[in-house]
Amino acid sequence: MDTQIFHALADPARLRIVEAMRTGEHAVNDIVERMDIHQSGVSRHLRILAEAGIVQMRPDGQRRLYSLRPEAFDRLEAWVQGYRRHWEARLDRFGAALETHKDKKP
Amino acid sequence: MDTQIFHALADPARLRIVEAMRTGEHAVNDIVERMDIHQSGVSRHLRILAEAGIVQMRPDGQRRLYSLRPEAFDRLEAWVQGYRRHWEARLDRFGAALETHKDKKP
DNA sequence: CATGTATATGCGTATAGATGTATATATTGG
DNA sequence: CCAATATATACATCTATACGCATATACATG
Repeated sequence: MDTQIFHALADPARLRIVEAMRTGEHAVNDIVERMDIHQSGVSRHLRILAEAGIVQMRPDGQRRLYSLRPEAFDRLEAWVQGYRRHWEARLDRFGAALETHKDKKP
Repeated sequence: MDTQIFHALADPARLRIVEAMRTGEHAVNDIVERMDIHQSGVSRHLRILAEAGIVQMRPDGQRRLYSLRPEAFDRLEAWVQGYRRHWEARLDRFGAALETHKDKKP
């Protein structure tokens, strides 16, 4: 796993952009209006998100429509699930190992 | 969703530490031996990972045993799945909307 | 072609973050 | 209590990066 996707999502402004794009395609100016940073900053953030594979761009006249790339989220989900599967396997083999992951019961 | 967990995983050294801890608890020096950074750096990285809720610490004599916290991965997985569910809902409603997420077929 | 609109980028600056060194704080054993 | 071991932290430094401003580029329209 590369850190690039985490780095891209680690900036508050970029995460806000990603959350805003849940609803579909957005032009750059649409995003600028929802944020409190300059248009140049939004463009730079979008470039970083694109380089990380999180967004894609489609030209539409003089505008550029950005949208999320599900593949990026698939990769992230697969990575996270690798850890879950690991723990589940351990729990299957050692019931008592629950103590490893839960707070002690009073 | 807060950026803290992404920020914690965005550093290559910290991600290596997390990956190394897949196999269970590790003392600080165990991790230092596997990395090419100084012990002070490892301690700092572990603090950041702990503050992000990714690792927990358990004293064992003069050593501190660190391990991963599955809850952090659960939260991350839930966040990612929020996006997947969103797209799946859209795909259910609009079959043609496949174009939104896949490269155009030749 | 000229003008307006939308987006990207070079530049300077300010701030955050990663690192090593040295030192402080536990904890153990004698 | 003293020495050794394990870990954390203060400090200085170096690098990365986020930001706004100004400007460049691309497209549309008259």
